[in-house]
Amino acid sequence: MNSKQLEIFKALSNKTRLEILQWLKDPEASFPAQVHAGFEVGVCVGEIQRKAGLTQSTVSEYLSILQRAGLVESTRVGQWTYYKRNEVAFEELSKIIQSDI
Amino acid sequence: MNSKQLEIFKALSNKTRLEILQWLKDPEASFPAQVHAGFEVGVCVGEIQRKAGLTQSTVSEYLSILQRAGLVESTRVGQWTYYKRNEVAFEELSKIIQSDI
DNA sequence: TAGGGATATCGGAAAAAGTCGATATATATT
DNA sequence: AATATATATCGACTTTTTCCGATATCCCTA
Repeated sequence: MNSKQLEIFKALSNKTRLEILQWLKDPEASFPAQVHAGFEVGVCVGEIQRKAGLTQSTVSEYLSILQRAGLVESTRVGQWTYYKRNEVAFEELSKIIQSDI
Repeated sequence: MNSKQLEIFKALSNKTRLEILQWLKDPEASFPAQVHAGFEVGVCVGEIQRKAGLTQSTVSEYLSILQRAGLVESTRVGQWTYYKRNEVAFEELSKIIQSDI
């Protein structure tokens, strides 16, 4: 049994994490403009945290769950960590559901 | 809003439930021949339970979780309940991942 | 209509996930 | 070097999920 798939579905089994993924689909529409970097690199943890309305530690943890599942990737720029979607992972997941699951 | 999606991902967040879905993809290959009905109607709870190696109550519960998520459907025939995959749900899920998530 | 087999439901113990506040670490600025 | 800011990690507590045994329900046949 494929434990990677299981990890992906667990990562998707949370309302806030699903919301974060949707926000990251269109950062311009979902977040205020970023001063220190464009949205190409992603959105910084602080902005995601403000929008989610949960504590910093919880959102940081959620982002690393999404990252371990391969659904997002992060880039450190200075003191900020920017997270963005890994679209390839979603395409693969879509195919997995059509063939594997 | 996306609570149906959440329910689906929760249903998929369990090793045994994922296995059951895969067994149901090819019942002929996964289960012994059924005496009281062909595999078109699905596979009865008892066979799934034996293969899963968990208790009857747990497997019954798992099947109803999958059913509430819309991933399987059941047919009662006499004293048996047969479960089969709802392939439409998987096609829809695949599309949801391409567009919604 | 009684008994037996298949499935569903209930109640609970243990494990996992959710969530927080406190603290550690990394980086930037002065 | 000291301080400030952003993020990550830790420890604890609460909620949810997992999985079981016991029991109820449904349906068949004698």
